[in-house]
Amino acid sequence: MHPLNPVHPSSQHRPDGDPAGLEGAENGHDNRRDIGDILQQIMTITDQSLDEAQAKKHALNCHRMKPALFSVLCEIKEKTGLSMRNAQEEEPPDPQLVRLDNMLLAEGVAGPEKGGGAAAAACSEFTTHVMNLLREQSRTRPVSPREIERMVAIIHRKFSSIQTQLKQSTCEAVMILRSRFLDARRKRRNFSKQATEVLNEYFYSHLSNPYPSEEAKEELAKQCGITVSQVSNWFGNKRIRYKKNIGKFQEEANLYAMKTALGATQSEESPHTPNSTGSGSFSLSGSADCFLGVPPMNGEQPPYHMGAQTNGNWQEQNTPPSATSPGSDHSDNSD
DNA sequence: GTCCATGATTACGC
DNA sequence: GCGTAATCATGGAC
Repeated sequence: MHPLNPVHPSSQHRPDGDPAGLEGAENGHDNRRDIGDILQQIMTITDQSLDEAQAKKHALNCHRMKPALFSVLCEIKEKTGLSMRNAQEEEPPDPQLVRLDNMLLAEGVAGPEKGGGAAAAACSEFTTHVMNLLREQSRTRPVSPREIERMVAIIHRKFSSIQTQLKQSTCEAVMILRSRFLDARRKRRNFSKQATEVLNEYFYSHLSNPYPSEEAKEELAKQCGITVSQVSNWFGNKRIRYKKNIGKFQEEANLYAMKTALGATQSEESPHTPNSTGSGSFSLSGSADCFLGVPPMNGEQPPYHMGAQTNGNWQEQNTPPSATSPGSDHSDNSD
């Protein structure tokens, strides 16, 4: 079968190669029949092979009725489906998008210099590509300039939607990270029993001057498996809490006095025997106050008050003691 | 769920 | 920068 001579019976009467048989048609009846033929050919074009379809397309493009039919189809398109989308155009800025923008801007993860320009460029590039495609297609199918405009609007809306989704995801990720950061900052884990013992041992054996030097802090941190800052925090808390409620800590002080005394006795008998605290050799207490114990609130003598020193002025003064505090010959600096 | 102990943070003074 | 004092926030015992 000739590619331009489809199954339509009317074409069988025109073996001259005129695809729709419109050449020479002079009356309205013939015109209507010609248009009918053209439409019939368009309808059946998908049934043809690729070669047949290409040939028919070319023939239709060259048809003298094509411009008229083309403009009519454009008009019909304008008036029907696409016109329904008019209401969706010119949308106001989405308030949620504005909020997301503001948040990302505040977090320093958005802004024109951080990808906003690239996104706009990508959108523009894609739009240009689609417009070129449509212009290309407009030679073979009715594509009006207005339709191109609408397509551009659709692309912009889609890009905007994707941008919103990405911004939302980024905001969520930022919130999660922020929350994790704050959690980590606030997370509190009790020190190990052994670490607390080491710290307490130092504290009570230096009760007249419980201000470890930097070296002592580093040594304590190493022994306890914590940071120097944590050692400083611990001593800060301990001093203030001890001072606030000496009576409450008396028992604890006596306990550590006993331990220290026991450790000292054992080391005298066997210098290589670890002390009873289980904290291993604790060289830092070598110059300790040995042992102060705690002045009982009722005036009684503590059971293990081994030193002649007082409990140190640090408990009475609000200012940190200097290296010349009472019993400074036992100060931490000697460590 | 409540209470207490405790590590961390913050504001302030020196 | 260090220490104090107050406070926050959490862990753990009950």
